[in-house]
Amino acid sequence: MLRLNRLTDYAILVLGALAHRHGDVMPTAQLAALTGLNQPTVAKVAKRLQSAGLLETRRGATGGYQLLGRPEDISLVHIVEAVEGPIAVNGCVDGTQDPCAVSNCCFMSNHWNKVNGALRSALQAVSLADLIDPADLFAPRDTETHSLSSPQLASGQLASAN
Amino acid sequence: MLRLNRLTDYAILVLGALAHRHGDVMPTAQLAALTGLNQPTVAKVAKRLQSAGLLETRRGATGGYQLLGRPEDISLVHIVEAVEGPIAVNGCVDGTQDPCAVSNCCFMSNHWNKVNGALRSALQAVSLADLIDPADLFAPRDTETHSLSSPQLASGQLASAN
DNA sequence: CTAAACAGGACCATTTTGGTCTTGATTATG
DNA sequence: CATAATCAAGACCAAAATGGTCCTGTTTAG
Repeated sequence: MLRLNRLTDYAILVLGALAHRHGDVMPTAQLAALTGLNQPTVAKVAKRLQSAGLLETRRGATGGYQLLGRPEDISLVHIVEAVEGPIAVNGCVDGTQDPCAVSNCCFMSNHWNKVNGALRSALQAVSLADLIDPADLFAPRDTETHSLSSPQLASGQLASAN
Repeated sequence: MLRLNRLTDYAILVLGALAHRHGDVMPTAQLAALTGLNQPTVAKVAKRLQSAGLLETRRGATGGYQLLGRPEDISLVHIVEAVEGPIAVNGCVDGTQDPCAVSNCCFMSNHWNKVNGALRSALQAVSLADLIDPADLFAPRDTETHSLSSPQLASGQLASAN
């Protein structure tokens, strides 16, 4: 149904947690606690974000992940492609793996490229900073009067998560 | 990976075959022959297109399907939504089934609606006529009589079809 | 009446996705 | 140096989605 993966939602939560305390190195256990995800799931997502260059990693004791770049500079395209791979609505789009059998001469491919490009720019127009705008989301729990009391439910499809 | 269903590709083929001889009532068997798809698959796709109002149906002997409306007026959004249901990149988008657990107060939902809307307009901008008419693709060239000579290879992911 | 055709599902195999686990390498700290 | 904490890499399995087929009706032209 043209849906994003659930892992992409998780990635946004993880990035949001890291962005909230920018510069901090956080281990996956801490990220799991902040996001409400399980630690192995956080690890899986963080690894993909790291190999895409969105996170920096430090191994060993006191290691963890750290946000690389400012939230305003990280667009949804980066996140989606980091987690899900190249964006391609079908095999007719240039540069996809498992391409259309006749992609080199497929007479629809320029239209699919157009559709795909429009989708990419739509994702490009939204930054991580936009998404996590209510910055007090990951604030300490003691001030519970406002804000969402369950940050792990902040993103898309977490109703049935874990 | 944010992909369209393969059935959507099939739908484009079926619609293309019907558009090619506009006004004709074609049974699924004939459509199957024209598109290279199997007859049950054509039937499945055609039924969805019919309930979405893109096709007209006539039952009984000499029955079949008929294109409803001009190819220029049928946009990709219609086709995709007919086959795959409402477009929703995730559960935070308004009007999706299986909605985000906190969709009514999800602070990201307006951003997701924006992304979703951009995607929809990208699909809206492409019509069936665009997709099945190679003329504009090879616009500078002389006007050959373009028929869908190999329609079963015209769309995206048919390399491994059937 | 009969044959051709759609209607509306049910059904199952395959693929994709989500989530967990295991083993090994790295590093701060005492 | 020993230890514990941490990431790296990938295997693995369960659940869900998808693709494709089939079955039992109903409709209709001839």
